[in-house]
Amino acid sequence: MKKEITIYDLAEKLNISATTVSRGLQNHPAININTKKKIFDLAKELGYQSNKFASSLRKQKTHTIGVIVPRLNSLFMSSVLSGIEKVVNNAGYNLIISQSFEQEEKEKTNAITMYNNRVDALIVSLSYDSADFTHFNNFINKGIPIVFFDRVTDSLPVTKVVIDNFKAGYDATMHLIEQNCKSIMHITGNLTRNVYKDRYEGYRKALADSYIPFSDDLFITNDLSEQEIYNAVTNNILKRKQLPDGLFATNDSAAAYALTLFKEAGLKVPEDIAIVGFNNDFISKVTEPAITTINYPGNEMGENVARILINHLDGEGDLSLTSTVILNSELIVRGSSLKSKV
Amino acid sequence: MKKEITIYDLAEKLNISATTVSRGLQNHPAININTKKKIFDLAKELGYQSNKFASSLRKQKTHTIGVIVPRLNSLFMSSVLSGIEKVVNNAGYNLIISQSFEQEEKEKTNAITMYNNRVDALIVSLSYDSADFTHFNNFINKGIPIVFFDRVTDSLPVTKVVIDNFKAGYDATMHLIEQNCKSIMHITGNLTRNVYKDRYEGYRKALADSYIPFSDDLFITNDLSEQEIYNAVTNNILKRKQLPDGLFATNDSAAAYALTLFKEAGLKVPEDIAIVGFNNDFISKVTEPAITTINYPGNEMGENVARILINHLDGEGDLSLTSTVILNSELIVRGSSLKSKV
DNA sequence: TTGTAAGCGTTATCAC
DNA sequence: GTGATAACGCTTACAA
Repeated sequence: MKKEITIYDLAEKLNISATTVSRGLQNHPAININTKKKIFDLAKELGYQSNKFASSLRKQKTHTIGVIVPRLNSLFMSSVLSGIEKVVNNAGYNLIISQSFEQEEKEKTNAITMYNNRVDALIVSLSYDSADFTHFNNFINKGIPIVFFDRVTDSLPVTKVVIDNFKAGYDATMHLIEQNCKSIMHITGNLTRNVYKDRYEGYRKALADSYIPFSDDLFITNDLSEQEIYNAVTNNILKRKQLPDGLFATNDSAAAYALTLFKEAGLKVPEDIAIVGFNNDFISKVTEPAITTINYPGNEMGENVARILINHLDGEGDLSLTSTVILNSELIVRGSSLKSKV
Repeated sequence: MKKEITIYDLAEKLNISATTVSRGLQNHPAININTKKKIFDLAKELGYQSNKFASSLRKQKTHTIGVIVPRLNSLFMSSVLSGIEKVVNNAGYNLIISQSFEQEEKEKTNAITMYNNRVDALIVSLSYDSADFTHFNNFINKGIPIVFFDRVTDSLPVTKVVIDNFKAGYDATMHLIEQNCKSIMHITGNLTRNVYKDRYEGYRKALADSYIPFSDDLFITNDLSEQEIYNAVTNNILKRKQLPDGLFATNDSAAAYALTLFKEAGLKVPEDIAIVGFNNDFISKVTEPAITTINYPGNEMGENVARILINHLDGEGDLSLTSTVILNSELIVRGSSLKSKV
């Protein structure tokens, strides 16, 4: 293992001081242009690499951004991450990523790790069951910016990037109503999470506006795993005497899986039951029929989150002024819900 | 912004030296148990956080592992990452993740960034077009372990974790032949990548073993994007006088999309054309018919990669002894290929 | 069992 | 325009 090259090595060879080398490397305006050139040339020649630890230690800044998400293995989340990574990387920051596996406990330890790693900023999408948010207080007290996206909370004074889930839920439900559905189910996640709660409320409002009474029987909430969707469809919905004629599922995987199970049971989609999903994952395009869904641009959301943060860290833009950013989302109508040709 | 607590603060309050505090915090065996307790108690009380930069600077070790993958936004990759994150995190390491966006150039800059970040180890799945691997020499020369997974190369002396793509390709093709397919297409990616090359060779071997001549017309290679698959199916395959009666696609998304396009064109699957995909993504379960595929456990692969690395870093296990790890994969037969009920 | 002192590589401050 | 020096917070010989 060969020894690392430091600014002292460069300084010695050039017969100047380490200070000057440091300044030169950072393009300090007061340094003579020729000196700079000499420094850069030698640095390149010797393969000099700046030591980030020394620099971070000295500057008390890490150029690292922490990300805590519920899970890495969903298409939506990957797209968001992809967007974040792109922007953040271009701005010269690094990303430390961890998953809470949908558990508050893991989220807490992850937050501590991030704090110990002295991240310059934190990006969070909350776990399924997080109800207590004290693990973020460290950051807030120390002035480390946090941005929440998708799964957010109002109980913390931080920037949020979301879509209008209420409107999306309303639109999805209204669309089913317009397709003449009278008995519309809604399958969704934990109602303490804003995304699910808002969609649910949109669903209820659309029913109310259409004078369709809400029924507890038509509303299912679970953890949205493959297993739970299977249970809900096979052991619950399909066992009923009176089947629903519409389903609004809170994500496309659930919608696609339900669609598959319905068809296996001999039901026709959309004739017997019309389906609307959420997210516009690729999966919604390859079922038969293709699934009507809400376009939810994960990549764009990730890029927005990252951009807001970078602007703040680099001193442009004020995070506190833009405390909630709402991105566009819209209904995409496909075969799974189109009973009537309008 | 309140000042950080350091070991000196603890030392002062306890009237001992910083050295003792440092040792105590690390459970050094020579430190008196009561002293230790006092140290830990005070550390907790004051909310002391070890400064990783100072520690890294001093120890020349970062407890950080770098990951470079082609893209983050695929289900397979997310599963791998999820597996890596889980193991690595449990072992107290951090993850820095970056994507090459399938470009050698970006992969090179990512590698440099990782190197500058002084990662303790590197995990890589190669980009679509990487042909030159000199950007990994820094790591190799310095003895920083690298593990490749999925998209690997033989030209570097590093550990590799893969599945037997040749066998998988052979099995997939053989299955189609057994279903009486006579004209079997193969759609895959860049043949310089081991995964695609090996599957391709498995495909050819299965044909050869069955005395079916290979035909260039039945072989398509492209970048596997949605657009390219659309082109291949719509502007090429469907325009032929003589349609193929079998398709082996190198991933499930491509298979699912092709299946959808075939059906739109009025073809029947599997009667007119039988399809086999690859990966066993969730998407393969919700098409109609469901897609026969090769089970490729991303999560397991990620966990294996991470475990090998951690063992090595922690001094157990010798990386050089286990230079290629081959994980199991097997054919999962579903409706998309089942012409005959055997 | 504990302490002293040096050093990891950088950058901020002050001086010239 | 450039340099000397101290400091960031930790670990580790070496000493006691």
